[in-house]
Amino acid sequence: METASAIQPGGKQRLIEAAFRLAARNGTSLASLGLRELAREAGLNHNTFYRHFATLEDLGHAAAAEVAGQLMAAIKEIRRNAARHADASVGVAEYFLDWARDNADLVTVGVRELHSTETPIRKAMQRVVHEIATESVEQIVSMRLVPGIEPDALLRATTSITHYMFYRALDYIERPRQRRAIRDELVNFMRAQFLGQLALQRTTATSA
Amino acid sequence: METASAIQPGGKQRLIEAAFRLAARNGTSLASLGLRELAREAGLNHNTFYRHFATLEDLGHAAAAEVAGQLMAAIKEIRRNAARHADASVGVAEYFLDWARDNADLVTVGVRELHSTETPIRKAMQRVVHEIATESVEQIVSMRLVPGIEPDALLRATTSITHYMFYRALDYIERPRQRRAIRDELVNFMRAQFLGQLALQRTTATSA
DNA sequence: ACTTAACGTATCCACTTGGATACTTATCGT
DNA sequence: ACGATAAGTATCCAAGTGGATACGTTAAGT
Repeated sequence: METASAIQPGGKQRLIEAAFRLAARNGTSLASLGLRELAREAGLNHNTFYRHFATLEDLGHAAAAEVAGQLMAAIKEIRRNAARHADASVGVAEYFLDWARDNADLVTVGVRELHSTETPIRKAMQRVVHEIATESVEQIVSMRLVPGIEPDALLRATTSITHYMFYRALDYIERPRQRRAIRDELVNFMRAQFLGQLALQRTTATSA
Repeated sequence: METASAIQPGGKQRLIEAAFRLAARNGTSLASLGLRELAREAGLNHNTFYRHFATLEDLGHAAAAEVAGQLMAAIKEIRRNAARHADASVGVAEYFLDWARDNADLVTVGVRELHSTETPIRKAMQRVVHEIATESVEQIVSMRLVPGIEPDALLRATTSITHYMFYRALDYIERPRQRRAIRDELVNFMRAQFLGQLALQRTTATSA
């Protein structure tokens, strides 16, 4: 089984990957993919689908697990790399956007489903966003990257930033010529969020 | 013809509205709607579609015009109302979110398509976001709502805010119980953006 | 070598689809 | 009243769909 995966992914993985490719390319959700369309894209007979999944929603759950798994692993890696960067915001922005570019289908589908109906991928993405935001709070606090900011203000900032990162990742994937500008704008946004929440905190403190 | 519209919308309008309903409900894009599905939802024979549109993309263009027209009209109204508000940010947030709630299908589809492939609605939404952002700059400058901020920093803020407003509108539509919290969070985001860009501007000024 | 399980393919079928074409209805203009 | 036009319905057809069922292939275990 491990040997087979090294040579050619199994039917199940091929179907999952085909689903991402189709959904990304067509701007549709996984739930509206056709069985035969999917099988054609995976290079399989359409009945093979039922060897691995009972329903399209089943496939959605597998895809959601894929999204969450890959994203969380990437974020860990990005955090490690960015911690060695002179400016953490710039480091995170660069590594994240480059990773998104290299995993375009998965990111594209994940971000699109973030605004969809209650699909498995949407739920997975919501959890991912929340987890990234809260772990970012812990990292920023432990490294004293934004001195003086309170945890709830910080969480508001990291949540907005996480969401915005995914949104900008779509543009980064689509517009090769504007990548530098998109990255710079993302860094600007991140800084504005921290400074803005800090300023709001001070305003609230002086009026209380 | 005018009499007919007053009593029951014509076939064309019924098809457009049906398209929004289906896309919003199913989390799909207009481009992937089925002809008969659409006709059923509109209460018409499926061939009636061809009386009004040559292709589904044609319908997409009509829908895009609808989105842009209604959104821009609503924004004008919201600006008038909010200008009479003690705090403009709170006023804009309230009026906008309530309008979104009352036009849920159109907003839902519009925001979803903002992250889609190059569909007519996506293009229309991108123009709407840009227009709202630039007009907000003009209004804020003329009313001196954020004294001292430079126009390019202000545009960055209004662009982020406009996008975030649409994103939060989806949650506002979906989660009646959390509406108060969502509105407050949106207001917080708006203020943080202005203050953050102002702070960044000062930082850049002192380091130059 | 034989058996079993997992995976993949082929065939069939009832149903649905998009689009062509013919027909019907309602409205408007002369 | 009549004719033209716009809008809507009905019928037909070829192609495609999802799912049931049978068959084929491969790998692993005894």
